[in-house]
Amino acid sequence: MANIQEVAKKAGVSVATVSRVLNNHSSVSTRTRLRVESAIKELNYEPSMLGRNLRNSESRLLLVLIPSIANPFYTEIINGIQNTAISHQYNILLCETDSNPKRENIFFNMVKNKLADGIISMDPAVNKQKLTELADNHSIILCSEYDEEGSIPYVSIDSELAAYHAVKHLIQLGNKKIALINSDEKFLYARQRRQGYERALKEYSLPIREEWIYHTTQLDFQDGVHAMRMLLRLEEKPSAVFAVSDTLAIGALKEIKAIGLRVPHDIAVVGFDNIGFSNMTNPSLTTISQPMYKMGSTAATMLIHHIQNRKVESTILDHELIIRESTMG
Amino acid sequence: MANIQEVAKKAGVSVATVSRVLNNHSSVSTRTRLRVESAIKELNYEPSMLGRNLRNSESRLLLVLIPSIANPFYTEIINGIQNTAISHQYNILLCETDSNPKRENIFFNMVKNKLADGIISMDPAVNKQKLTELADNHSIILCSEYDEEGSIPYVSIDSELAAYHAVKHLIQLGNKKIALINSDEKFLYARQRRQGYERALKEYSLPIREEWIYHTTQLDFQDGVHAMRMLLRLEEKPSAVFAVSDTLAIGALKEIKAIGLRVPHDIAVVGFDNIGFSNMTNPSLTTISQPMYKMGSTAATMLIHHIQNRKVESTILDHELIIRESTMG
DNA sequence: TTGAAAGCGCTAACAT
DNA sequence: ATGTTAGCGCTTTCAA
Repeated sequence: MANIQEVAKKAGVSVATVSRVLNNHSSVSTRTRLRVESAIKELNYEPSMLGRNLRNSESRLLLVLIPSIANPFYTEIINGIQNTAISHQYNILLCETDSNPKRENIFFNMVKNKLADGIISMDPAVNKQKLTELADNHSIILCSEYDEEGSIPYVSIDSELAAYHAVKHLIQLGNKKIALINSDEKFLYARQRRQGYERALKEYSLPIREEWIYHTTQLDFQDGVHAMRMLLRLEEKPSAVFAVSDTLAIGALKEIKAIGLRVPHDIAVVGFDNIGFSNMTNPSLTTISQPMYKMGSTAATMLIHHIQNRKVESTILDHELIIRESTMG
Repeated sequence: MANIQEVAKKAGVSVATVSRVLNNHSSVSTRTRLRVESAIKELNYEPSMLGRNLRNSESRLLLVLIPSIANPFYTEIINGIQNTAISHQYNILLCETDSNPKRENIFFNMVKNKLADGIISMDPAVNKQKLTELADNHSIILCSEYDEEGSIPYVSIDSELAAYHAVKHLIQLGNKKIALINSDEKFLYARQRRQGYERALKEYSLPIREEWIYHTTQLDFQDGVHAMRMLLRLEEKPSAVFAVSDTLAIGALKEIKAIGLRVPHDIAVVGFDNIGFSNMTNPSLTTISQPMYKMGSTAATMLIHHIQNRKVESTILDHELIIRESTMG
């Protein structure tokens, strides 16, 4: 790869002039500009981002941290981030952390080292302390999962209210024995969704029974299958299930079928996220729809504003209950 | 962020010595090393990748190009890439191209500019010419989709044979009217899978009917739904369907159910990829399993070898037919 | 064992 | 309108 020196030499100008042409400075004469441009073409020259970044302390690269690309929930969010970033001449790089602190650290370093200009974190298991430290001097936005007391700006939904709506829907259909398939309550969203679940039950004077609350370690289909299997082994079986993720709900659906029960006739199921697949299951899945695209584009806008030292405010977006066959057969 | 100068000053040594400590040179005395190390700790110093890369022409970053993260097919491949990369002290960055040449170009530039050390491309729509040019001076590996005549090393499966196996399975179950839901035949894998489909039909003297071959533009569930709808409107309906992607097959399943037919009783369905979902559908999906993890880890190993100027050879891995309820109810 | 200094590719302040 | 040059943070050669 040719460098700026060679271009300058070939065009018979200084490197400064080449740089000016590269950056569209108005002070270059047309004649010179043309000469430089043709030299660039001839040498097939492309400026080095490395040199440029080192000089400018800017990379126009944004990092997006996700725990795992296996969860389709992130797909549409990333779409929103990507389109917004591109419209502002930024590019995004997806970083799968597997919720592994070591791996996270590498991406944090990329920002510290000016290899990227900012981070949108969607990893609920992210090391909050390290992230907060980093946020002191760098641009960080949390998306979906956030920290209530923390100082880092976020965009999310009202998980408590959404869960309340989901469970209320089940109650209004006549269900009195409603189970919860939750994930680990070390995550804020899990705690909030449980609160919403409990609020709805209390409001209708239904008992909260610990045995009807199952915690999974992950969000894979298999975790849903297993959770449902456990719930169905109880002496007093629930007549409805609210799962905090569509992937879990789909696993639950599978297991209910597997032992010969019918959805929603025997057991009604509500999920959370409205992933694409939730409409492909049989029966199709009632679920809470998060405004994923909007969440992504909002997060990206916030991050870019933050990089530009503009003020950003945390945002809570609206959710929606999507009623399908798994509750209204 | 402190830089190497400040560390040198604080430790009372030269920047060269700090650099030596950073890079574990043996020529530093223990006394000095300790002094430098404590200065590093005190200042919370971390070396700048930018400066280092500029000097070393190495980033230890690998780019993975995928058309869209929405297709779960890539999930397990990426897992394989990631684990292998990490075990060699490389990190990967996922780049979603949306099969958009402009976006691709940005990632190509990252490699040209030494911001990344190599690329694994899984985008079937990638600009082959540009990629081949880039491969002249840089490390590129193709994964899954490849170029038969091209010079770029690849890892893939034998799509023609896999499709042949899938269709043969349907024939052996007694099906005589077998439809194909294919994607755009500008992609090599689509052409190969069609060839396998035709070979199986010919072998059993079954007619190849153009109206039973449907081409989709994308690989979303909805494309499968639509394809199936079209096939079911034919006067002479197929009794079995082979879809070249599980996402398409799952959409087809949905549509077959929607008009009240049963799988596999009325119509049998075979997919391709063995994505996680394929075991969660009702009925579960018979499909061709690609060794996705292995494919990913092989691609990563090949890329790293290429970066190290070792010889790499293209590889074809084995597939497997996974028989489930959608053909053996 | 350590230090001084050049240089990776670029931009911008200053000079002309 | 254009050129000269310092310097971004680091590694490595050469010298001591």
